[in-house]
Amino acid sequence: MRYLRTFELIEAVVRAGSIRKAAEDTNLTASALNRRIQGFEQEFGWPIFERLPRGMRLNPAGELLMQHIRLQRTDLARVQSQVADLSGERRGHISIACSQALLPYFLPQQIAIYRADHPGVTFSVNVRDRAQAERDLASYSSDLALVFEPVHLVEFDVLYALPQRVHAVYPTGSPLGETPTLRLRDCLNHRLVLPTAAYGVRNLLELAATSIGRTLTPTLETESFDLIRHYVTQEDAVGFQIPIGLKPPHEAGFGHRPLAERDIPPGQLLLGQMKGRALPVASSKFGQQLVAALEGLAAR
Amino acid sequence: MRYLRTFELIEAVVRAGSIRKAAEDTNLTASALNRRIQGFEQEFGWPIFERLPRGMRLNPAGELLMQHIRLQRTDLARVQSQVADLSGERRGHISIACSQALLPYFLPQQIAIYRADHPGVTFSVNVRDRAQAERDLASYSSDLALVFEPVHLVEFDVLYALPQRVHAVYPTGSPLGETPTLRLRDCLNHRLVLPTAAYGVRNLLELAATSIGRTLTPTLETESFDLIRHYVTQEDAVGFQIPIGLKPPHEAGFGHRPLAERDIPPGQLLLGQMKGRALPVASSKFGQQLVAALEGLAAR
DNA sequence: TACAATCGGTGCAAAAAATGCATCGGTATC
DNA sequence: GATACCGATGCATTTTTTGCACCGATTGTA
Repeated sequence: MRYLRTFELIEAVVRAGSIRKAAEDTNLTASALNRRIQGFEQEFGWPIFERLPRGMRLNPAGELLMQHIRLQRTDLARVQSQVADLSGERRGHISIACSQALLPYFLPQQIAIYRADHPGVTFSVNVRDRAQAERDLASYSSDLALVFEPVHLVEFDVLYALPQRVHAVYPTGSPLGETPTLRLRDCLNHRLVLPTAAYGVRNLLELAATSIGRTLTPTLETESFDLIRHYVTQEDAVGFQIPIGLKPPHEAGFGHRPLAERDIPPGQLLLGQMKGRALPVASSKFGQQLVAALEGLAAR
Repeated sequence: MRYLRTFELIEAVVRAGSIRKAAEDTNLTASALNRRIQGFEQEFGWPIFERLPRGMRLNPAGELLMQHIRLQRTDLARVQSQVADLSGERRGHISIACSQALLPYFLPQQIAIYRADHPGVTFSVNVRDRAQAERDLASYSSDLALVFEPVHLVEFDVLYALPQRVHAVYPTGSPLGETPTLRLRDCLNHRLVLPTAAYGVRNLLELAATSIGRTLTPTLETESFDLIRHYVTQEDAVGFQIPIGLKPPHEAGFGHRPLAERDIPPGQLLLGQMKGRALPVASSKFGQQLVAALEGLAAR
């Protein structure tokens, strides 16, 4: 869009850090670019860049403006998506920020289902921890977030909340699979493989451990849920995950079962979007599909 | 803003209904304007106007685009207001859609208080009935709405709700002022001066009358609350208002008192904004002041 | 201390875009 | 059938944007 050109140029300068570098990226002369920036600042009423000896950096006013630019761009995309929709075109792009647990089974399946009906729609899936996912929504870099136990919940409209009990993951044949119910204290006597503090499962575990006067001393701490699953079979350790990321035990190649609810309360897997934002048609419909799918899981 | 020029022109065409008329309004030639519209449609990817023999009208895509244009404009205003604020300038403009009852005392007082601290801030106050006020918020033509008993409440974030009992207004010395409590049935035996159906007071009265098997047959029906107040003293009639628009009886020059709550439940005076919208700094602060003022009224 | 490498900013001419004018074809209105 | 609008378009003109050459300032380095 021609009339958005100035915004594109501003973004290029922000990215490149200097007018001259940005000029190369945008196939313009430094002088032309320089004058567009100056012209915009004049119209806008305030400078939006700090002039440093080594280049340009956004000042606070510029940061505020960048929010506007991002909103502007995504809202235009929304309108175009809606217009395409009323022309019967069914195209669009959906971007999702999600926890790792959704990657192995849930999301691939849901995306395939959606694309079967709407082959013109493309997806981007970004793995984000709980805090980052929310930032992604706020900066309009994701349309939807599907995360376990998010932190802030301001600026977050919850579309659906699915309770998820924390499951212990252990090698087939482990004594942990034998007891009538699985208690946290039994797990703590094994070697522990835990996700890092950024993750909701770890958070719930820490709280639960503290409340029974224990501390968590993991043998292995990792950001990869895959590694957790695979490691427990290597060294007779116990890991923790939420069931949406796990096959049923008889297919999984390792054992897993929920911890007793009195030890550790279920967390919530939340599907949400940025508060008050009108999503593009495709994202909104996919959101509805996810809600239906999550309702199905809850009913089971 | 230069880069918004195309949007201004589109809006001018929408308002004028034809390119040629819009061209006069915008000091352009019809041909130049025509080509800008065509150019935009080309970039946008779809036509946004229907070409009729007598002029131009927005098509559905155009309607969607107009939403974007309005959001874009007000969000830019918000950014500029925030930038002005961080430059310590304390300027801005606040637009309010409100019920008539707020005009005589409440709003003038609140605006004066605010402007005493922030003389650079200007106001626009638009009298709107309950449905229109909400449309104003949705189209970004007002920042805040202060209305009695709004209709939809979708797209509406309630900042504060003040219960308001319906008061009967009657001439000084009327027998209505004598009874221990004021019953609706007593009022209905007098000549009635009522607001039109668009107003919340009328709505509450209709419901209450129906529930005691009576109907309302007004002598005078009007959209002017002022007229209601002044007419009751002319012909020994009874009118109805909410107290926020009334002086205390001993100063008012006429009598008024609340109707019994068992006859007619209190309505709500709602202060709100459009759902999820980030208001400009000035509007947001004025909103906070109004909340505080309304809390003060509720405590009395 | 001298020098090269950056940086943003500016005067001026060339290139590109927007505009105005004249005019066309079409459609309601009377 | 005359008139009055309407949007669209070719072409000359005006306005805006861009590129080129160059300035002064700052930083890092030999």
